[in-house]
Amino acid sequence: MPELPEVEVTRRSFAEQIAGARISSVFLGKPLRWPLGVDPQELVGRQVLQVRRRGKYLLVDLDRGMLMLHLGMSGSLRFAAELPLPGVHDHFQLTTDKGLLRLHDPRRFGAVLAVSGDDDPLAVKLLARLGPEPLEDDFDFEPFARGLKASRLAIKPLLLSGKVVVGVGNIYASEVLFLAGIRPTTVAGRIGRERALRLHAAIRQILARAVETGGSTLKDFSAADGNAGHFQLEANVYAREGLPCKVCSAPVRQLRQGQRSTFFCAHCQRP
DNA sequence: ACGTCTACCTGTCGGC
DNA sequence: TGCCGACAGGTAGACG
Repeated sequence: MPELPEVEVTRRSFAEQIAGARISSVFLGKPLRWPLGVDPQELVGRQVLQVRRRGKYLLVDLDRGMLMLHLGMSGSLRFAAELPLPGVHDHFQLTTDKGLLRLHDPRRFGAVLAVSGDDDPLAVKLLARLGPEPLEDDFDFEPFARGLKASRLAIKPLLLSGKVVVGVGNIYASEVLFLAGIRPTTVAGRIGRERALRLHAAIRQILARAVETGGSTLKDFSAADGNAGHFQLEANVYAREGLPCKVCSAPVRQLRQGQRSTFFCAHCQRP
């Protein structure tokens, strides 16, 4: 369900409340993408220190070890003092002295992993491939431009790959390319400096605004405190096939790239 | 090393 | 109304 903004909004919605919480029990539902990796009893008694994010992973630092959470395609977190009994799609829950942290994930592409820390081989394996964080100060243009130049992929699947930047998912990829005026099928390596600059700026702008507003293009997104997105960020092109472009009124077009749908305006976005 | 494809799983929607 | 296929926010891992 979530792209970087939704994951970050989720993180911010419970990170402070859960900090310092002591885990008293662990509930596991159906299997997720991978096994937890430890006996859940081992987590009991540990304390939550802080919640970080890397790409679309949430990293819950414990006084000993770390939990890696991923929301996959349909996952969402809730953190509350009390919650109804777990339903069929609730697959992980921590009970703490500060509240319940619950993962709801109908499709179960999400994950909860218990690792020893950032240096854990599994954590390293999963996080090593991730490109730079778009909202950090070190998301520099020059390495980004070199990443584009080095690729023969179409720009849209390159954005999704996480190699030149993390966190841009299928919705925001279309939106970012619309804002930058770049056709999704354009070969990344053939994008010139000026357009690469616009793309770099568009990524920061769209993702940052999505986080700030706590809004989302997602229909069913809500943060861990239960607050729904405000729909501040209405899509310009995503899921608008056949509807008029909001800028030029030409019909929005759809195509498939790597089994994922892409939306664009052929007039506003040049090859 | 790179690009492409499959697989994981459930719910929803459109067409017949 | 019911059935069936297509599709949905992600990404690791296998393959060529």
